[in-house]
Amino acid sequence: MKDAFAFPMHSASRFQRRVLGWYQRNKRELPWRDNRDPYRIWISEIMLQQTRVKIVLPYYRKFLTRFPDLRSVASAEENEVVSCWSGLGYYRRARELHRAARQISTQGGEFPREFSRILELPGVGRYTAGAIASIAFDARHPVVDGNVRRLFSRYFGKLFSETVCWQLADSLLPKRQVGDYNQALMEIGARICRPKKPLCPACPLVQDCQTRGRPLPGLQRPVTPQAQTMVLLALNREEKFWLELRDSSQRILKNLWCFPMEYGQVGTGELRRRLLRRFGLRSAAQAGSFKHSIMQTRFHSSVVVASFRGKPPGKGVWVAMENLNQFPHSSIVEKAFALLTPCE
DNA sequence: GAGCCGTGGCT
DNA sequence: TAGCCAAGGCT
Repeated sequence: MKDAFAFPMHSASRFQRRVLGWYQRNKRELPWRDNRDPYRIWISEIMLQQTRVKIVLPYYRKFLTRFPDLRSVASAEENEVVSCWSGLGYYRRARELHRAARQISTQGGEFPREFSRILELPGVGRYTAGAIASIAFDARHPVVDGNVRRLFSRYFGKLFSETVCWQLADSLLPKRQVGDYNQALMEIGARICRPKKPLCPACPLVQDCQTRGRPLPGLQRPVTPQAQTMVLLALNREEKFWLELRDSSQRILKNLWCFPMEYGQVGTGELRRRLLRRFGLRSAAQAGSFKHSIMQTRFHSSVVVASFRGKPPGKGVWVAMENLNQFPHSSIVEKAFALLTPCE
């Protein structure tokens, strides 16, 4: 069975030539492709985990302006790093990035060059280590991400296990230009061999592709969306609003600042009553509502506002809109704040 | 190994 | 419009 993935040399090199040729003609200009600074490539790879290039770009620029090098991240507080990440999602990435920066700085401050040492960094798995090693240091390591897995599956007309994908990627790896080749494979996957309606006529690999646009059963992952209700309470005191730090026992948005919040599979009225009880309030005004999805849950969120005097129970701070960026928060908070500010 | 963690552009 | 799904890693 193993032999099924040992390619004749000529077809492997043809595959590589086509991939690299396409890349040469079509590669996008991206800020992390300006040079081979491992720090810049590392940041890009962490941000790009489960996140599209288009979304990452503004965050990447902002992050590099605020934290231009490894040392600036290591010397910053975790909160500053996570604040800069607010809105990007998967906030653990930011915390682990900060931990990794400190880890590197205690080990001399030089970004590790060895694959195995890169792999030891928090938040860096096999994919990310391979990406950094190959792109920044031209080390001969493959990458397998969602794009590569989909491209391989279609190209060979078969759904491969994770393990086989890595073997495949390894056996197809060129001797040189490994970083370009890895990026090329992913970019072809993202832009040509995309999940739906692949652009086969534009694909450099279509000639030997086993499916050529024909659907491959089982390629899509099953999802079971679920709807829930959410209510956010905006306590108001002198142009400021009360934000709580969600503790680490929370399921979602842990260690982030948020309006007092209740959610579940119950009605808005019940959630609102719970919130009012918590703060000893008799009533609150409806400020508006919005939709927000976290993972496979669609939240129908409404915001209620009430003025408050004195100190609310629990741990929190009064925050003015213009200081929100000092507190790591989800985009839920942004959406809620937008409802509280009269538009002009 | 499966479940879990955010978000919003795209179709 | 609304669902789909992304340059994964950790537990």
